[in-house]
Amino acid sequence: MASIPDYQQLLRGAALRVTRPRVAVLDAVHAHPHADTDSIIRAVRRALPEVSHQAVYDVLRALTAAGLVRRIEPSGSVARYEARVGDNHHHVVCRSCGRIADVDCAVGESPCLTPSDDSGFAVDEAEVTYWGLCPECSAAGSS
Amino acid sequence: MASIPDYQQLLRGAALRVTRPRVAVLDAVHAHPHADTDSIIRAVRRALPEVSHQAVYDVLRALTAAGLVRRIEPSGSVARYEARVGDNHHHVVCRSCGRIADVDCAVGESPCLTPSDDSGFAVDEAEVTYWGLCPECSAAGSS
DNA sequence: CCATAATCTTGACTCATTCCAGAAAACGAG
DNA sequence: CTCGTTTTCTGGAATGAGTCAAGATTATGG
Repeated sequence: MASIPDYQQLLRGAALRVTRPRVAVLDAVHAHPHADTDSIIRAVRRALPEVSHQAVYDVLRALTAAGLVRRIEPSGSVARYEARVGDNHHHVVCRSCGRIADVDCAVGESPCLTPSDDSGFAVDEAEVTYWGLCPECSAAGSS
Repeated sequence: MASIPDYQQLLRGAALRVTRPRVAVLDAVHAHPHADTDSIIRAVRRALPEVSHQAVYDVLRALTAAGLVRRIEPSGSVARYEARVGDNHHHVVCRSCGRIADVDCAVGESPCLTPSDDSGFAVDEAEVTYWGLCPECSAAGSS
């Protein structure tokens, strides 16, 4: 787990002002991978009870734009955030409980896949979402 | 383009009652691939001015459950529907204008990819979304 | 043609996210 | 260290896709 000074470094390195809400959000995202915005708001308020939800939304947008966090949005779910960035890894999502786990990129660096026919698009990223059942739901369902 | 009787066949084949809203929605989805719900509602009302939005939502859910249409939800977009089903093809999405194009499955049959480490999940589908710029936005941006 | 169960209409409601205006805080210059 | 500028945060209202619920309609088997 990174320390406060580390988060300050991260923020400065991205040319972002260092504020308490930003440090707290960074910390929350690092501590709770794949958490949705509401969970992050609650986690942040444990350290900073007065933050507004708007501040958290703003901070998450700024951090995402700066590449310090990554936003993921599996179908049927609200936006979620994770601190693992820069490696273009993918996700497995449980159809039953919504749980998400990381999956390393199957091939290599981003984009790790090239479309067979790109219709003229200039593709720069391939995002893969695997769907299935997590171990728990799998066990519960087959019983 | 399929005809009305064809849609009735499709519906009956899926054990769904044949109703005017259902036929109209099927027709709209076939005519406008990747359309969002609102566009579909407007298209349906050209044929059936009185349909409620709720009916369209219900029908889309029923058709999706029956496998007659496929629902896609690229991040940052509302739900969209397409009539091309059963071949697990993928999509390229334009980062700038949101346009979507189909991409044939790169490898073979579904699931066309196997995660390197599935964390114990029973994976049954791999959904790939390519991100980039469509020809138009690409040209506009580089000028 | 009837009965029954599925489907549709209407209209209220939820909830994630965004918009807005003013207050507060960060940070570079002096 | 202090000030001024600019960004960020607070508080609260608003937006909009999608859902819920109750009663009216309609498709379909007999």
